[in-house]
Amino acid sequence: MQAPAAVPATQTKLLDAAEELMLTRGYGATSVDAICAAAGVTKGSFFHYFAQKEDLGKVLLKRFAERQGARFMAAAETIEDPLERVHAIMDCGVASMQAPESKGCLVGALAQEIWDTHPELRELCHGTFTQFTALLSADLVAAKARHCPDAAFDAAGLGDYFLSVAQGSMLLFRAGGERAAMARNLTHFRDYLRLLYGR
Amino acid sequence: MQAPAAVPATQTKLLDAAEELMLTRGYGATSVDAICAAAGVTKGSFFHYFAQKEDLGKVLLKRFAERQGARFMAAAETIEDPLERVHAIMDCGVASMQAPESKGCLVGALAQEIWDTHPELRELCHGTFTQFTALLSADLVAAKARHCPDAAFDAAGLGDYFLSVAQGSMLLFRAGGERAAMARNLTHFRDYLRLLYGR
DNA sequence: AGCGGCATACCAACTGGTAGGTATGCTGGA
DNA sequence: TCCAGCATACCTACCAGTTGGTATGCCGCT
Repeated sequence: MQAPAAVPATQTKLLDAAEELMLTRGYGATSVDAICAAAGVTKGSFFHYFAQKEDLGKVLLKRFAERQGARFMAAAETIEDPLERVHAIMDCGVASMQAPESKGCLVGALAQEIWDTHPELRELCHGTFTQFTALLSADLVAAKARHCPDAAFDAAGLGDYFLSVAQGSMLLFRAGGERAAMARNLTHFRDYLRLLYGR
Repeated sequence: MQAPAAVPATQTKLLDAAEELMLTRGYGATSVDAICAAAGVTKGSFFHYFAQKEDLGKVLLKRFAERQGARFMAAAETIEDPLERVHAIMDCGVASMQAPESKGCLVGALAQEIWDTHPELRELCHGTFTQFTALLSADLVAAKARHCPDAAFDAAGLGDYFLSVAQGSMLLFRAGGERAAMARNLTHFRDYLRLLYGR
């Protein structure tokens, strides 16, 4: 008994190679030839699985979003309190981005570069962001209703706010190479939550 | 009497065209031909002023950083209180990025794309970021000493934190097209400062 | 069991076009 | 006369994408 519609090994190799390359060099600077060379596969194979380079981008972004989403869900599902769930998701995100073998977030890395030239990829990035912030915001709003219903702050906007901090931190990391900044920024964000929610 | 070493008009046209194009399409996707066409100039002129495309990038990044830096200084110089100065600089930055004709921050837009492929450009981006956060952090530390010397929070890290929020907000804006998110995020940041500094 | 037919998976070589960059020519002012 | 400022024409490398092909596995038919 196999999983239905198993992904062929060659396709996986292409996706893995492309993910690695695009996270460091970006979309445009990652040529199809380079992807094939890194995957140990010829160009014919590439275009057997993907009609255009952009299709590879779409599949890659979807795969990345699904994997990351699954990680978040796994981190949150056992926790009942919404505020604690947010912290767990943040922990999970920070951990997966801070591991030395991790190269950061593909969605953020590509979004800036392709937003004007590849509208369909942009839409995928946007959708991933929206899904993630919606997940966070729902919990943040629920947490407000539970812990401090009378406080006056924009709980729904905190999801976007967190994502901005995270993506901005990774951008600065790429420019400067200092990994610790992300953790410091996250500490500030956590302090803010603590102040808003009264712990 | 002219300003000494006046920048030739053709070079300025090239820089302006390149800035506009690179802010929307990125560095790699902006070809020298496209820059020349937008500037109404031929390729010969381009390589008369810039030995390589990367040189154009360097000059462009420096020009952008100097202009933006001058704006910040102008916004802050009349204000004495360090915390108010920080708010003035934030106002200035947000205003210059949010104007409808503005296309965002060139440094942030390029940093992600070229950090691995063009180390010299990366270094310029990094330097600009460092200068900016140092400017902010100095005031934030001074403000802490003045307004709440006994509070226990990482004032020096707030400069980086703000820059992350700003750059992250612009990244999300590019992915989603929603300009209002930046203002909402900045409001959250200001609320955080208010809570930390007790106004 | 064995065979024809056909889709899948993959490959090497090539094409048209465009990229960054160069060599050289023209032209007007000091 | 000479040189900065700019233009024309061109070179080479590399890009995404195509072509035409082979090897392999599966499925139904006899």
